[in-house]
Amino acid sequence: MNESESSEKDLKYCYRYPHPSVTTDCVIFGFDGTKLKVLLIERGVEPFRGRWAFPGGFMRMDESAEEGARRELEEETGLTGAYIRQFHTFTAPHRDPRERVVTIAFYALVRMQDVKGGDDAADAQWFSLDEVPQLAFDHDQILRRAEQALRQQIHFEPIGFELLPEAFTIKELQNLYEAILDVHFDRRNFYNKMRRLEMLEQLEETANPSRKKEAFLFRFNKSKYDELKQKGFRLEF
Amino acid sequence: MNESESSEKDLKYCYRYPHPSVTTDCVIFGFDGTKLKVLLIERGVEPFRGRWAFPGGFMRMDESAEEGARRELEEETGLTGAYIRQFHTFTAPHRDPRERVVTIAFYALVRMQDVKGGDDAADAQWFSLDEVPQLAFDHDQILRRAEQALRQQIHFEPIGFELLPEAFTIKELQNLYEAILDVHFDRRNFYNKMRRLEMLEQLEETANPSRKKEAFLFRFNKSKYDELKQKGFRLEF
DNA sequence: TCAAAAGTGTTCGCTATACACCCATGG
DNA sequence: CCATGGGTGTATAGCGAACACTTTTGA
Repeated sequence: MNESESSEKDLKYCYRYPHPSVTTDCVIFGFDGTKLKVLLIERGVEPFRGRWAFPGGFMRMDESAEEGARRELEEETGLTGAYIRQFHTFTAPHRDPRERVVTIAFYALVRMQDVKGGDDAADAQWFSLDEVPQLAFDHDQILRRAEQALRQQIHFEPIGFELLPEAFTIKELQNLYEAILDVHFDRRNFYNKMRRLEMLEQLEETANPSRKKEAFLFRFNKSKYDELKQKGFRLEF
Repeated sequence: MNESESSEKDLKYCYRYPHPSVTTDCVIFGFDGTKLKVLLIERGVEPFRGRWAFPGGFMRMDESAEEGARRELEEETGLTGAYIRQFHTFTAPHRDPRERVVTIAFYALVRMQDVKGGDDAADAQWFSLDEVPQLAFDHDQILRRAEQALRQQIHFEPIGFELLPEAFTIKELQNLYEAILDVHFDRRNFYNKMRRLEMLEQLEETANPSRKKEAFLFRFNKSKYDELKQKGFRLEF
């Protein structure tokens, strides 16, 4: 992530007081229809060589942190315009052994199907949330914070739909909410609730996710959601 | 806030790449029994000389952002151990006209009564939220974000109690929640809800906030709240 | 024909909401 | 004695949680 600053020439940016490095890291969440996943990068250099970490890099002087995070996201996934959200800035003095680094952390919600490379990329790989290995730096902490922020935000925004494909079954939607909130819903109550909220549009087609009976496909109705929100309405689960 | 870096000597901290300055700002919320307030500082130097701004300053290399924010908070209010929470980091490239500055912003919840100086301090003053003047830098944005973060967080934590004195009337508690959430509750329903939640302890004394009938004083029962939270419980308003 | 998955409905209890009523105090 | 503010109760509607029934399909 960081350049070594040990070579004493070329140190042309000088200040009266010490300045930390500022980086952006991006926790990229995906959903495979059953489990919540994160995209990790295997580090090729020291420190923490061989360990997995979130994609990230230096914030440039002519871009905001969000622009930097979007740049990182595009480099890893090829995606532009994904849902992205700043959730915490990590500042512990020795979180990077080389120098003082402040990391502005974002989480992104993407459709796994849209990510180029994905599983077969050399150094990038999706991990289920319960199978994430020990990470580099303080990225374990970053992940825990990201999960927490996601859990909280889902009470105020229908962010779950960012993770699903255009068309999805109610079952998948329920799996997603259960994965994010780490709870279990009664299947029938979840159906009823969704129908009452009227945020879903039923499509003509049906899906055959496993076998047995075919399930209807739905689409998220954003205009209906916006309309509901206008009238003072909060998403509850 | 920032030192001018124009004098070319004493620039002894050098890097291969440009580094932004990192500061912490602290939005200090207080409550006077009726209205929500913020503590502002009048700037004595350019830029934005004479404008009001949030207290803040450089993050030191040996402290975390939170430690820096606590240091600023203590300098302005004399308080240690207050409730403090990081809510957003502001990174727009030209938000400070002098140089690139990244500001990690916190909000603090304090009891106005405990703040030394307070209104009579030369350059610090409490402002009601609806009477805040145009602020320096992008601090208007920072304030809006702080309010939003406070409104969201109150759904998950009983942070309102941090703003009240040890003993308070239900009326004051209701005023506070109404001020934060910008809604109106029915007085009687609010009473009933509070009684059902059993998070309040009624004290012997009564208060005489204005005139007419005396009101009971209450105290927040944290252990009862923790007990409720253990059993999976969320604060709803 | 049986088991698994999907779609629909029903019941019960709790809580949010909208109110009514009484008590205490000061002008 | 009445206006104001404080404390308590009550009826109703709506939602969440639990659960029953039916249909479709693959083995």
